[in-house]
Amino acid sequence: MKKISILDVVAKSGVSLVTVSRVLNNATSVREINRQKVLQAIKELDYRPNSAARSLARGTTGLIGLTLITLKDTIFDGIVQAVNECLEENGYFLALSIFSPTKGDSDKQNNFLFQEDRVDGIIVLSPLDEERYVLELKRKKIPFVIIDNHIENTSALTVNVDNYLGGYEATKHLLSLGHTRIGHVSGPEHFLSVRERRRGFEKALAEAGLSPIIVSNTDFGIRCGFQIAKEWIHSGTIPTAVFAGDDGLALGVMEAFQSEGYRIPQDISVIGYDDQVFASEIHPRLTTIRQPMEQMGQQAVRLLLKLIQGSKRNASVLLQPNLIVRESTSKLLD
Amino acid sequence: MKKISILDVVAKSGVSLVTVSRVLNNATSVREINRQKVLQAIKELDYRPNSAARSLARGTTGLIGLTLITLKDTIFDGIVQAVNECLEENGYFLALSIFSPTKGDSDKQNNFLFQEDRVDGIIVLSPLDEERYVLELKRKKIPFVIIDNHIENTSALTVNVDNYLGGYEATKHLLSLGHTRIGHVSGPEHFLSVRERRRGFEKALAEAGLSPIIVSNTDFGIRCGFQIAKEWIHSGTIPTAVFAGDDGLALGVMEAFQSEGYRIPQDISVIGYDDQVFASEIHPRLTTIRQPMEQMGQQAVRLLLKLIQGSKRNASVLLQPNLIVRESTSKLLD
DNA sequence: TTGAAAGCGCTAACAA
DNA sequence: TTGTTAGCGCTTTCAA
Repeated sequence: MKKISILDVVAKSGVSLVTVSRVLNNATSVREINRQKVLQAIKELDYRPNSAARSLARGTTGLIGLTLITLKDTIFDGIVQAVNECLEENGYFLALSIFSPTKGDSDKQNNFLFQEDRVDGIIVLSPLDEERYVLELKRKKIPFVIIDNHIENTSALTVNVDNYLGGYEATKHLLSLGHTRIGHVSGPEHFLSVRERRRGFEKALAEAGLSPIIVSNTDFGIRCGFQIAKEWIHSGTIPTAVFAGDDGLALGVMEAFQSEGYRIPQDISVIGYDDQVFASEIHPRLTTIRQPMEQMGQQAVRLLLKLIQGSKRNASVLLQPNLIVRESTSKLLD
Repeated sequence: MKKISILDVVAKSGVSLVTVSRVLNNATSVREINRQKVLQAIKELDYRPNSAARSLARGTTGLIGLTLITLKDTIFDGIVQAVNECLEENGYFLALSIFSPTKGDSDKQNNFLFQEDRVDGIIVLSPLDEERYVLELKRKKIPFVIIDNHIENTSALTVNVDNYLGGYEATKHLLSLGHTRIGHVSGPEHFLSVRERRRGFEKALAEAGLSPIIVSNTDFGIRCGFQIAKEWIHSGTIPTAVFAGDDGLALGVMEAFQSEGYRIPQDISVIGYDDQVFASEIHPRLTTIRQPMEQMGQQAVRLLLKLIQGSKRNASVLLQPNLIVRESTSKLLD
C-alpha cells in the first residue's frame, strides 16, 4: 500500500492534474461539477497534499517559527497562544523551538529548526544571546520580529511593553494608597527591563517629593526576594510598601515578612510584576503589573506577516502594561 | 540576487552535481581533493541545502513534533529539554506545537502542524482529548508515542511514571516520620494518575494498619488546596500530615494552615507531587515526589525512533518517581 | 474553464 | 570513485 498522491486523485476524478491542483488551492476557475468530482475523489482516497512538494514548488513553507529559551516561565503561555491563534487565522502554522544558548556552541548553533529554510519567518521571544541571534537571522535573510528585546536601540523590529511605565504605575498605585516608606527589589541590572522598571519607580517617587526607603537588586525568583526582605528586616529598615521587580521576588518578600509576623497587606503592601499564573492563586492574591500578552502575540504576528509580504516602513511596537489590583496591597493604616 | 542552489556549488567547484550531493550527505566515496573543493565552494557561497527539496527526495523530514496543551506547567520543561537534546544527538530537529482541544472544533482539528506529513513522528505530551487524538494519528499513520497518557489499557506506545508507587512512597515517607493522622487532597477523579496516587496512598496506610484521617478531592491548584484545608480546619479534623496530589494543592494547604497559625512542618507536615519550579523555592521548601523528566524524554525519543525505523516489538515504559525530601515534612513531635 | 509542459532543488538507483 | 538519468509531488506559466 503506497502513499497516495495527486495522481490517484486525477485517476479517480477523471479531470486533469492541473484541475485537481486548482481545487486544492481554491482557484475560482473550476467548473462546479469538476470541483465536486475532485472533492469527492479526495474524500474517498483520504488524500492530503504532500507538504514538502508544495513547499518546493511554492518556495514557501507556511510555517512560522517561535523560539523560546525555557518552558519554565508561565507568562509565555499567553503570548504563544495568541501567536498560535493569530497565525492560524492567516493560514500559517506555528512551530515552537527551544533554543538554549548554553547548549549550542557557536559551531553547532545553527543546528536547530531554523538552520534551513524550514520556516517563512521567526518570532524570537525574549532571547538571551540577542546580538548573535539577530546577526545570524539577518545573514540568513529570514524575516523576524523580537518580542521583549534586551538591547537598546536595536535595528530589529520589536514588540515591547513599556517597563518604565510599568514601574511608574506600580509605584503610583502604592503612593495613592498613602504609602511613603516604599522599598524596591529588582532583578539583575543588566536587563534593560529591570533598569526601566526602576527608573519608573524613582520617577514616581520623585514626583511625590519622596525617596526610596530602600532598594536592593538581586536575581529574579522567590528565594532572592525572601533573602532580601530578611536582610531588610534585620537591618531594621522596614518599608510599609514594596515594589518587587517580578512576581517571584514579590512572593519571596511576602513570605519573609509573614514569617517574621508581619501581615500582608495590613502591615506591608507588596506589588509584583508579570502576573504569573501563581500571582492570582496565592494568598493573599498578588497585586501586580500585567503585560498584555495577547496583544504582544498579535502585534508580533502582524509585523512579521507584513515583513514577509515585503512591506517596507514597519515600525516597532511599544505596548502599555496594566495594573492589576488584588489583595496584597492596601491603604496605609495609621 | 537569487537563491543559491546546488547548481551554483557545482559550477564553482567543478565537480558533478552528484558529487556535491555526496559531500552533503557525508558519503565516503568521494576523493578527498574533490571533497575539499566542494566544501570550499559551499563555504564561499554560504550555501545551505533546501530542506523542502531534500524532504521531497528523501521522503522524510528529519523533524519530530511534540504537542503540548499549555506552557503554564513548569514540569514540562525538563521533558522537552531532554527530548530536544536527545533528538539532536540522533540528527533530528524538534518542533513543538501547542494543541488546545478547546480551540479546535472537530472540523478544523487537523488544522495544526501535523495535518500533513510535516514530521516523521510525534511525541504527545499529556493529551487532553487522548482518544480522538490517537485515532487521528493512527489514521494518518504517523508514528507516535504518548508521555503521561490518561487512558487505561491504551493500545498506543506510552511512557509513564508509576503514580501508584509515587503515592505509596509519599505516604510511606509520612509514616516513617511517625505520623498516623494523615490526610489526602487529590485532583479530579477522572485522571488516571489521580486515582493511582490515591491507591498508593491507601495501600501504604493499610499496610500500616491505618485509615486516612480525611480525604478530599477537588481541582488541581493552589486555591483549591487552600479551600480544602480551610474546610478541614473548620470541620475540626486536623491531620498532622497531608499528602497533596500536586504541588499547587500542597502550597494551598500550607498557606491555609499557616494563615490559621499552624507552622509547617512543626505542626503539620505537607508533601506535594511533581516538583514544580516553585516547590524548591518557597518557604519552607516543599517535600515532593519528582517524576524523572529527563528519563521520560529520553525514553520517548528512544521508543519513537525505533518505531520510525520500523522496529516491531516495542514495549511501553513505566518509570519510577523519586521522593525529594525538603523542609515541609518533619518528625511528628509529641 | 481547462490542460500540457516545465520546473522547484535535491536524492538515489544504475552504469561507467 | 564518479556521473547520467530519473524521479519525489506539487505549482505555475502559457496556450488552447
